[in-house]
Amino acid sequence: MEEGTLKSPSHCKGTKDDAVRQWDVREDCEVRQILDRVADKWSLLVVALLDQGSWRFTELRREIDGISQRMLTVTLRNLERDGLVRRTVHPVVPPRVDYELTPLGATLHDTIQALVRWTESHQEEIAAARAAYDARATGDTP
Amino acid sequence: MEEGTLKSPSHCKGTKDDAVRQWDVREDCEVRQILDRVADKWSLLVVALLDQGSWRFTELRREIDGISQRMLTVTLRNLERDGLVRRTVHPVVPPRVDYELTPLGATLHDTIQALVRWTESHQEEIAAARAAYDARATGDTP
DNA sequence: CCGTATCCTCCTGGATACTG
DNA sequence: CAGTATCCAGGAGGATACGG
Repeated sequence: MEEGTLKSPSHCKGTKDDAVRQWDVREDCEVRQILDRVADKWSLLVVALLDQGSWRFTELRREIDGISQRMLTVTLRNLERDGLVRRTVHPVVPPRVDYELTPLGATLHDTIQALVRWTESHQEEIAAARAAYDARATGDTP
Repeated sequence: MEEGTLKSPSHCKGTKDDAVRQWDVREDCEVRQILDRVADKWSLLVVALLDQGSWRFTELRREIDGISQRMLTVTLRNLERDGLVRRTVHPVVPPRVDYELTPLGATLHDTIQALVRWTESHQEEIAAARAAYDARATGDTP
């Protein structure tokens, strides 16, 4: 509603000398807004799943362990609003609603898959790092 | 249920019960845990910045618009614990602490940059989709 | 079956003040 | 400067019940 007042150039003045940053990190910038949406815990999972064809609401709910009905609805609405997911209501009874990625959403999927794959392939290193950190913390700071 | 009624993607098997997923989405699985950490709003920003060399605490704080001292501390601690960020304390007065990516953290950076670049290059499409959705919602549901 | 609405809890995360 | 500690408001998010 109240946007339009501030428009930020993609290159910004940096406090660290001149232009060290390659992108805008201001709180009100577009990228930050979208990043917050896309980097959302549930959004990530939903998009990752939706690549595998069309899903019904209840299927998604069953599949995503731990998500509540409310959060799935909210997440899907947000993704739909951002043009990443298409919602199709079939006028049958009982009602049937299908969700699938839009072409725009499909382009995001590659990036998310990269994130998931990174996580999978580095989970042991991270687990080891955590264990080492915890051991250091408990044994070192009496 | 019945395998025939569900449209299945070419590379997927018929039932969605558990064979369709290519990765584990259980709440207690490693990938979910790490994903939640990595997909965190502040972590993403910190990692993206840290690629550009070594940063001091206050520099990061100034740079990341809107982050509080507490959240920066917490975020850096988590990243350090996961082995993504190295924290170096210089025994001088006034104290000086530098943060930089570990080799492991550097491998994550590519993925995060991909996410940031995706966001940048699609922000107009998303803004348009949002505007369309909002217009539809306000004009359609009295 | 697919939601919306309501309530209520809990945890995130900001503000502030204090140490080394 | 670089934290830690404490307090507290607000929103995320779960549980439940009901409507289409």
